[in-house]
Amino acid sequence: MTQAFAPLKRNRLSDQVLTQIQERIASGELRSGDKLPPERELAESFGVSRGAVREALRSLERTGLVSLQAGAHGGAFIGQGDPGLIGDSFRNLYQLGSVSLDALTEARLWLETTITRIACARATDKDLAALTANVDEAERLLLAKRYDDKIDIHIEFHNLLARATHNAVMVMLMGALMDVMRDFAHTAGGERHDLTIKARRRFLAKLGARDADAAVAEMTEHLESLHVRYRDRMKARPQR
Amino acid sequence: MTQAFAPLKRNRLSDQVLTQIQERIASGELRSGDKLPPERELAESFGVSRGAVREALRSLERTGLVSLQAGAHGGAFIGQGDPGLIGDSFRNLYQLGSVSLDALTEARLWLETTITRIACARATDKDLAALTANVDEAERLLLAKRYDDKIDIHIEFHNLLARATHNAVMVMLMGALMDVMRDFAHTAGGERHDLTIKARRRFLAKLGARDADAAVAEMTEHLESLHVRYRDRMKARPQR
DNA sequence: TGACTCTATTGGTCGGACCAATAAAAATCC
DNA sequence: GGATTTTTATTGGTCCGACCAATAGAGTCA
Repeated sequence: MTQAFAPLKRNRLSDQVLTQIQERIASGELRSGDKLPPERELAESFGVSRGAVREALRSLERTGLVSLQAGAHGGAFIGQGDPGLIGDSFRNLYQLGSVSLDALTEARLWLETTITRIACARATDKDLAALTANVDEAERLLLAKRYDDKIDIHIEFHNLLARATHNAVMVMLMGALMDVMRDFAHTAGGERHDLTIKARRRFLAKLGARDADAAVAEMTEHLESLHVRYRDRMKARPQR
Repeated sequence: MTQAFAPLKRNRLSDQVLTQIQERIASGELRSGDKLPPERELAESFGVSRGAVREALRSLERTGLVSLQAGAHGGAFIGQGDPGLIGDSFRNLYQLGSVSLDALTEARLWLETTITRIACARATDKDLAALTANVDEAERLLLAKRYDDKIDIHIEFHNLLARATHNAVMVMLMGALMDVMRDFAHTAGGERHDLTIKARRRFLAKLGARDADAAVAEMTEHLESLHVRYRDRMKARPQR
């Protein structure tokens, strides 16, 4: 059968510049902290205009691969990547309609279940202390009626829990999903009751006792009620 | 205590253009398929040069938010995002040393465990058929001694399994991790034995029987041996 | 010595020109 | 009249050359 040929993107010069620099990073030739030649030199050695080089550099900057700084000893420095981009990608995919709220919250529930189990096994006293401090802070904000400020603290709870797995990738994955969740939470508005706080204290007790099944049960129950709430609220404010 | 202030990025005009367009997308004012005014018009209405607008548009293009096409009725069209960017982000973070191989494979193991459990409950006959076909194809390539071609088929197995969860976000998360794994696999080279294939047939049998615990056990065993193998190989070729 | 100024380097922006791709409109041919 | 070819207007892609803005180091002066 006739195969569907590759889309065959136009060969933009700026893309070729971008690709070549990317390859040097991938091959390890360019490493974090290294400095690229000035734009004018790059333009000359690539045999293209400065504008083309700039477009490439700006694209690289956007993906956290390089950071540009002006000035005498400035230039384009190889960066360390940007974990936040993962969350940005999801947010974009959601905003543009490529993923649904249901899929997001479902995946988040599964991920959080896993995280809870791992955290149960690995959380240190320091982790538990950080989680407790987070709930205390949330309670303080609730009493101060700063409901919207409370949202970010509540979100941070999940990131702290992910951190208790002591796995950087898991922290990033959870962080990405929570980035999107943050939008929902702010749209829905901050809760005015202390049910979440009470649930979290119960959860932390289970976690401290290393009772994974009980902790997961507590978490699941809370998240599922939250899912229903978000779904109702977002349905009331269609964004498309 | 004195808070660490925000890094305070310079206010580049091209960034402001980028931000404004992004905001219109986030607010829902610009939706997938819409067309932006031509660069020249944008430049005029923003009161900046065409170059500044171009840089912004190229950045947006890189993140899949818009796609640019030349020609009479061309222009900048709002896209649908690019799921591949999540994988790219991880690859960059790994290449730049912000995440370790251990963290990646560990997270991957956890994710895959979850996926196996969900797939056990949700996989349709069609999903199972696709997985079986994938293993058949791998076996065919093995017999043909096309070991390197086999790698991509083996990678695809995991993506197919993720697809069996019928959750788009899970597919993306798994796809992102497998993007990075693909690099490892190609560096390590294709296996010349059929242990993986046999293990997969056993796995599929468990999956078809909806025996989640057995399927997870099979998967875990396989992945852990793989992890050891990658770690040894990558240690032999330090990339930094 | 110390604070200030100058200067060279490098990213950021501009404007205007031309090329390349593309689709609609116009002209041409059968 | 209809199909085909040519023209043309629109729009992204590139280039050039100039100037501005930030910055670190050298040089200067009290």
